[in-house]
Amino acid sequence: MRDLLTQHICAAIEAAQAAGDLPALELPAFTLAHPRPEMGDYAASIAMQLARPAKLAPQVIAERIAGQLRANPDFAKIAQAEVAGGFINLRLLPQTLTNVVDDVTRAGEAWGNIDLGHGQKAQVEHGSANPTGYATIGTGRNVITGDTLANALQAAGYDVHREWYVNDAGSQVRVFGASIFAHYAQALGVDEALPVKGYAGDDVVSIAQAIAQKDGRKYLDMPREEAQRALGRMGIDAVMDNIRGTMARLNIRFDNFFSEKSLWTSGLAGEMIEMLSEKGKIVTYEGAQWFTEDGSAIRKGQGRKKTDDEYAEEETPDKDEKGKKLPVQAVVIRSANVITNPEERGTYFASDLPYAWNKVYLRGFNPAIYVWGEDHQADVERVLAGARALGLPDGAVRIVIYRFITLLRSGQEVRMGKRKGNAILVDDVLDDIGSDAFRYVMLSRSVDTKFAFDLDVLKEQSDKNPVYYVQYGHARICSIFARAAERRPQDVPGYEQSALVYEHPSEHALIRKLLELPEVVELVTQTLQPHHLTGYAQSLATAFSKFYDDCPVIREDVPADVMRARLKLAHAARIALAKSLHLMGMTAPERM
RNA sequence: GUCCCCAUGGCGCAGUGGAUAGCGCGUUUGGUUGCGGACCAAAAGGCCGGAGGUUCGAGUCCUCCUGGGGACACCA
Repeated sequence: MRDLLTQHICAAIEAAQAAGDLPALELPAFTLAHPRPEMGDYAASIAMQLARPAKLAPQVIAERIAGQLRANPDFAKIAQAEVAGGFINLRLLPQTLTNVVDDVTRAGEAWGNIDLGHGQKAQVEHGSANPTGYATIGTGRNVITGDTLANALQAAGYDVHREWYVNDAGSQVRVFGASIFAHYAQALGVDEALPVKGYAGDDVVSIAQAIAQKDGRKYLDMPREEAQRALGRMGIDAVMDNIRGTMARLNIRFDNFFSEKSLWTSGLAGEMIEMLSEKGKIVTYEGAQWFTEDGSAIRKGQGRKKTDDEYAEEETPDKDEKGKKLPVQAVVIRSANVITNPEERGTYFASDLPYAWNKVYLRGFNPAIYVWGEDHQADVERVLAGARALGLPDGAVRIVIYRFITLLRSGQEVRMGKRKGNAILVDDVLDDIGSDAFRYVMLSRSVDTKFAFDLDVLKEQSDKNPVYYVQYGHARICSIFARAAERRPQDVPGYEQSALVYEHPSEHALIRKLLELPEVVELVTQTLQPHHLTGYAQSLATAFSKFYDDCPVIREDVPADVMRARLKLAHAARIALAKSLHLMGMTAPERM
């Protein structure tokens, strides 16, 4: 509807130009806003934008555009145009609103879908936590954000692929294997120290114990390295199995689990480095191989751990004398004197390059969306630089950074850590408040907002979670239909065909909310901010509740034709509520 | 030192450069002879951290400042 009205306005401007009422000007891009209800349903501020270039008063321009709109029979059939100040306010006619209800009921679950993607392949890669422990609420925020974005993209007409990147390469995996080995040995009564920076969480311990129980002392008799490697692999499998189960509880499925290791075993990582090398973007420095965005020599002082004080003392290493940002440089292959094992010398960035290539070039995903925690914010620049260096199209790689969740312990915020074993697991939260409430909590804040997680408070407040308000609206509508069939079965048939024009303000308000669903899908797809959905669902539920209060549907004194019209509207509201909930990955219950 | 994010009613947060800044929770007061009260209505509560700037128009964009969080490894 919004797009249709925008087109009408564009046509009106062209008509005014053709008539000589407006000078021929390039039109700036503009969208219609939702003004306060008493002003109208949509508002265009285009006249004010045109005032200066057209050298005319906004009011005059607005009047001329509005005049053309009114003269267009296609427009006059659906809406009225009024000029207020420099604004052109559009108000849909009751008949237009009434027709929307038909559109919604005809579309069913497809209501809200738009064709922004034209079937283009898109990918959302999310989750992707190190497979060294069960899913924590940090992972929870990641997957709920990613899954909801994927749902929105799908509704926006993209062919969406959901992927989890398994970090099964690198030294962390070895530390994890050694940790499992230690816990395993301890479970069998053998004194074995946990490695430095080893994993001490309950999840890791229980995996090791399960192996001990099943396989006995088998791995104690093997060479230690081999045992640790084997246990590491088994540990990763066990963790991923558990995570898959957790994802299922969250109503999240993945199309693929992509192995980081495969980028190396397939040789793609090597090819990428070779390709960049030919372009002069890989250089050797102090025994390591570096990516350098513009082929410039590696700046000294990089690649060394620093304290905040050392950074403070440093002479602005990221900028040159003129304050211009220096090109990206990052290690791809570590030197032998840092990491002895050749298999572990590739950095994360060395995997990021072939992975981006694989996603965009080999598999054709555009956009390929990455959902990352803020600990990766510094990697954004280098991955984008890498994608450019590889010649991938602009905008194909899009990275969403979400802020961390902190834990509240006796009023103090604490950073979670898998290694520290102080993380709250998604499974535990689901046991307490369930998937729908958890998803709603996670989705209700913008990805740019960090929040402190207090499980006790959450449990206490879970019955006030807004998701129930939305679901309650849905359940009430289902109840109306059940009662209608019982009480006035003779009046139910034919509600789909009702042609009564809606008159009540609460009916109109509800229909306007139905019209917003496709707009919200577009907004989420463009901003990659899924929290807009929660706000919409809430306001939709409010509009329904008001309608419910103001407009009895099946009460005895309601005439049959009014009842049928309101049943149809209630049905349309149910469709939109269910669609909103489904986009957010939640259930739409018929009873609560 | 450099970069990123945040600062909006008591609390938690929305707010595609547009008109009188909203929502939830909390507080106060009302409402239904009941289609599910997990509801609805009304009230109180705001110098949108500060100072400049761009613009016809700034909570929103730019610069600087203050306060808070995070990042800046051959770590993962």
